[in-house]
Amino acid sequence: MKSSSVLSIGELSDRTGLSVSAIRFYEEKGLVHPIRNAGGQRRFLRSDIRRLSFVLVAQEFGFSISEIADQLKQLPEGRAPTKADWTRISREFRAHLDARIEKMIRLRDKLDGCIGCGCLSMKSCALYNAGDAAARHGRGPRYLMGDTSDAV
Amino acid sequence: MKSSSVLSIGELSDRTGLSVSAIRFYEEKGLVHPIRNAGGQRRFLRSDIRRLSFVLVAQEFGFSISEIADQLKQLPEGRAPTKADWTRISREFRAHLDARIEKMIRLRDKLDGCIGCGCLSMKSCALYNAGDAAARHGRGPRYLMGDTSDAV
DNA sequence: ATAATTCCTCAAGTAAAGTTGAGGTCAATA
DNA sequence: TATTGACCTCAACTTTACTTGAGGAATTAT
Repeated sequence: MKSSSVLSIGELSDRTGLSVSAIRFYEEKGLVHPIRNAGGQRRFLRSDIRRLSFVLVAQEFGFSISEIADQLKQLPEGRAPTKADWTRISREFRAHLDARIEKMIRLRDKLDGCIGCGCLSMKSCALYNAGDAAARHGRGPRYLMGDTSDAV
Repeated sequence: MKSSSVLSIGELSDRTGLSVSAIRFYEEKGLVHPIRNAGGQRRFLRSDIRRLSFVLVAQEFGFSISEIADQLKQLPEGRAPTKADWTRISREFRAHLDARIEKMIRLRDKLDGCIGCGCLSMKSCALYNAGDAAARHGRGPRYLMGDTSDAV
């Protein structure tokens, strides 16, 4: 527990709130690159606290680990990211988030129409095509509207 | 391919766009309850088309299979759901969706503040607490703000 | 009647994001 | 110095939502 310029994995765990196993997993996925001391134990830079915090925030924004790894590859390794770095990345976050919000709002609008009609009939209900067809490539109803014989 | 009042699994697959294996999987999860013919093959009611379509829509709204199974348990088995059924369920959908949208909009607001400041410093950045702390119980930064020695 | 489909079950595989455990080593402390 | 606590690797397990494959039976089409 001596507080030197580098951190053990346990110290990093305490500082980030991540479990030790999660940090090892993130190393495996290329999110952090600790060095090893003489005894083979991981030693992290203090800047890795910020790096892992970035991971947590990015996950909150809906990015996968591999997407986050790609974003981190564009960030400096041992020093703080520049304002330009952050501007670029935050724009990506914003676009990602906007798209998700818009999709959900479209869905909500269709649902509102459908609460009113209460049909659920498959004949014309907007909900049965509500999703972004392109967003779920390969799955979902192909021609649900073909169900012409159903009462209600 | 004779068009009788019941459907084979392949016919149901054609009508819903779901794969045959997915329909079997959904049966296993309790979403549909086909009967068997003399030869042991599954026979579905025509109303199961609507039932499975409901599953697809509910997934679009972010419900898990087991949550959908719970909702379907409250629906009539061989006949069409009533308007009251649909009203109750669509309110649940709406609440679920509203919560997700609100969470993302809060996140977006914080991001906007953060694009302006460009700090990423951990000292005061709103993003590092942006998520619904209660929504990710058991994970996430516990006291990231303790990182007091970092430049930038 | 026979071939071609479709269907059956059951086991295993896939991806994501980690966790858990076994067996053993390193480091800080009394 | 001895011991406790932190760390190491590697393999296997967890969950969700399915898919894939093997080996075989039922149905449909010719």
